[in-house]
Amino acid sequence: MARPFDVKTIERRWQARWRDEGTYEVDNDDPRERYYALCMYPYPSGSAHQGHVRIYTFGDVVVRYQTMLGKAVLSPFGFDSFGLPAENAAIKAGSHPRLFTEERIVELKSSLIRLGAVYDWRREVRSHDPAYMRWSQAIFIAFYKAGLAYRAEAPVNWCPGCGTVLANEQVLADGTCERSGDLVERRNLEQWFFKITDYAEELLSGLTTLEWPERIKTMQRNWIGRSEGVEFDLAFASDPTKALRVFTTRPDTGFGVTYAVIAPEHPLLEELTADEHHATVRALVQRASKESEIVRTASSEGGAALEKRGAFTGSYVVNPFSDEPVPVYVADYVLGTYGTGAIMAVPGEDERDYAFAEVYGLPVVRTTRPPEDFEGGAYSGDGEHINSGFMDGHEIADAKVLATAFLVSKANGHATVNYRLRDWLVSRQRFWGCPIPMVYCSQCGVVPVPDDQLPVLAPDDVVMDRTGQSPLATHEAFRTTTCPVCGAPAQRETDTMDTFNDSSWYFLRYADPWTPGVAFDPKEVAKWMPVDQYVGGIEHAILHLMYARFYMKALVDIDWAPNIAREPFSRLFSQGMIRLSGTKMSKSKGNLVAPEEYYDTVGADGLRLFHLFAGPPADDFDWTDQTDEIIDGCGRFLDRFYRLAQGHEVNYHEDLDETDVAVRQAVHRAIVRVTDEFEHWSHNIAVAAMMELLNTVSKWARSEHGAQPTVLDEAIDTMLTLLAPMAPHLTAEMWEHRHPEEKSVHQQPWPVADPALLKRDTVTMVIQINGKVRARLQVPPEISMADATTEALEDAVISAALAGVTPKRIVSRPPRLVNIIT
RNA sequence: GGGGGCGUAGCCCAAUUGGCAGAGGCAAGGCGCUUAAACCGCCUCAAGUGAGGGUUCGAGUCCCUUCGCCCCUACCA
Repeated sequence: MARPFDVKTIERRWQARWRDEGTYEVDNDDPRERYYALCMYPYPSGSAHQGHVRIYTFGDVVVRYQTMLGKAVLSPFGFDSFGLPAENAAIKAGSHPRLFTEERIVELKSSLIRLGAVYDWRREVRSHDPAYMRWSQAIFIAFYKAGLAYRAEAPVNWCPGCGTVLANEQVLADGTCERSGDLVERRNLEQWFFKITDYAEELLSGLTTLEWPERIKTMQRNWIGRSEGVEFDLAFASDPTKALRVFTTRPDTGFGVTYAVIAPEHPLLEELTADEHHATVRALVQRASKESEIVRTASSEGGAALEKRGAFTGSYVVNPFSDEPVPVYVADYVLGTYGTGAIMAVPGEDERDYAFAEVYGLPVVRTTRPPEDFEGGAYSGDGEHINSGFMDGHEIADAKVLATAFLVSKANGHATVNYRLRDWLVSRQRFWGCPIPMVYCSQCGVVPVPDDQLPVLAPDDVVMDRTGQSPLATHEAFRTTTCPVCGAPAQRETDTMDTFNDSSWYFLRYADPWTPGVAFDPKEVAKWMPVDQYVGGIEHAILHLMYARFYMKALVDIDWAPNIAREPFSRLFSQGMIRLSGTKMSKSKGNLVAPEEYYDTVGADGLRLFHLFAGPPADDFDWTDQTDEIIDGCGRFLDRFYRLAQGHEVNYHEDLDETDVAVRQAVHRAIVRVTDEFEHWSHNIAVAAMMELLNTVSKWARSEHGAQPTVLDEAIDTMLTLLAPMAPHLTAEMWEHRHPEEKSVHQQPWPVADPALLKRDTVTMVIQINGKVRARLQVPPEISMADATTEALEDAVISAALAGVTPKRIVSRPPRLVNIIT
């Protein structure tokens, strides 16, 4: 591609200048209005791919645009540098994950610099930096001391491929590991948890205050899964002093309870199991205990399989509504970790209960009258209650109130709320993560590592095999220590933290990585938080964004973070994915298109423009055979603009005339359009508006009549400022040529449109007869309804078409149209 | 099974939020420039909005039905 300028030289030159002059470094005492622009920090996987280019281009446009608006923009960067891929790669290569990771960081950083993305690199954060780990660990200890971290034995998802436990969030719907694809097993292990469930209600209610995509808020709401209901006792038929406690969201269906179900891991199961049923119950419990929750709750199995999934215990409990005894079953479709781990089963109104009842021949009692035409088993819709004693005739809402009161008085009941959200399992049995800073002493129990001994760092000579235990546990010198309290021999915790911990507070560290003795100074953090604009991928809709919200709230509550923002990210934008023939473009799929090849042809500016132009930023983009041609087109646009600015084939005239005014109007309308589209994340239209403007200006300037020089200068300078956030190198270069004595285009104020030039003298008004366009009139934009009607009727074409017919009705919508109905 | 999104020229996408279906780009074709080609410049081409129905003076936009594709989620009592 022959270009009118040397793209490589220009881009490298400006990148060096931004770095050397610290153009986008910003201090915490900057007097300007503050703006915190943040892109999710990447896992360093090597050179940037198009997905990186896309997100960091959007982010960079925000930074440069907000800067031109006169704000002090905090634009930090860092690397989420702990994680499995580095560890696996190191195992394979026989090297150390640190070496591997740091090489990848150098690669990624250099390709982002070549993209022209600008950051305050003084604030760079790397998860694996001991200076950062020290505080990740201090936060862990602070959470522990605040009662937010606890250790418990729990059934966990164990991935045999990764040799570690996984969070529920890392297990796919089919029960396989999201990373290795192996079938996840269930194991009971002692693990560390964070009490994110303490914040369930706030994590839910806080969503309403956030300017986030509705889709992501919905996903978080579903993940939290709030249900209102009643907890109450089902007394043992054999012994009324004992009871099975259950939770239901449908207490109103109580008269339809024909059996109860208890989870395989429920503590009362043993007691409820009659001797002759022990064998079948034990078999079921054993089978369930091996499967992950995800597999257990996978719904695809039919009736035949259900038979293996439940068993009668031989015991009965009493339905408090009917006072009838009902059988107690154990079944794996009831989870020990939700609600009370036991349910009242209502096959008439619950599909799962119905399916189970069918298999086991249990009775079905309807308590809600289904519609006449209802066919099928369970009916969960609203309707008049039947077979329900004191609730008969009431609909669900009323009946729930009555049933709740009944259970409160009769069955030790109380209204309660349950959440699907579970506490966050943070232990990982891997090497390349932040060690959990705890010591186990046989005398003193669990003891946090003292502050002056942080960070706890892993030694370098650890064998990272896959024996299924933590690599650190195999390192004797690391594992054995002395108790910080009593000095007796003790053992270190050898698990590391889930890497989502690192990404849950990095944005706070960015705001103040400098104050000694603290993770960050709340006073400094208060100057920037909350983040004004967060940009990142949809894949983090639940995990990272939920955990970071939890950390923020918890850090405020332990007085580490300022009590000004309990929500870390005010606005969130989630860009679409790049796909290649329908699948996500990713390194693991090996279908990357490297940006480097474009840096030498259309340049970073051309590639950036393409990503902005390619389609709505929120939508996925399909990379196809045609994509290179679109990218070339973006490069051509820059070339045309450059030539115009050089005066190539431009003609001139002296005196201002109406063609010049028309161009000025186009320029000022473009200011409004580009500004609006930036605000609404419609960069594709902003670029289109710039292309349109260039077409207009270019045609005018290259016509025989030519351009008025002052107007042409205004047009080109305005276009340079509007384009500056999108194509920062070339615009900076061109601006410097035109205004060598002035500050860089990136330090120019964002242009403001002159209202007088936005005003149109006339607009086209459409005259329709019965909805068909018959005439177009030029009218003043402020024309009244009456005048619009009059002008329409007086139009020659219209009056001829009407031919004396009196209109039935005239719809006048000035200045857009008049519709005459005959 | 539940939730969400998207179907507009050959392709990617706009459409003042209910008011003339076309802003921009790609591709294709033509002309000019050129010894020729590339580049460059100018011009042209094309859909009635997946299908059907409804509301309305008026529907790409709102409602219902239906088809196709994509994403998320999945026994949470």
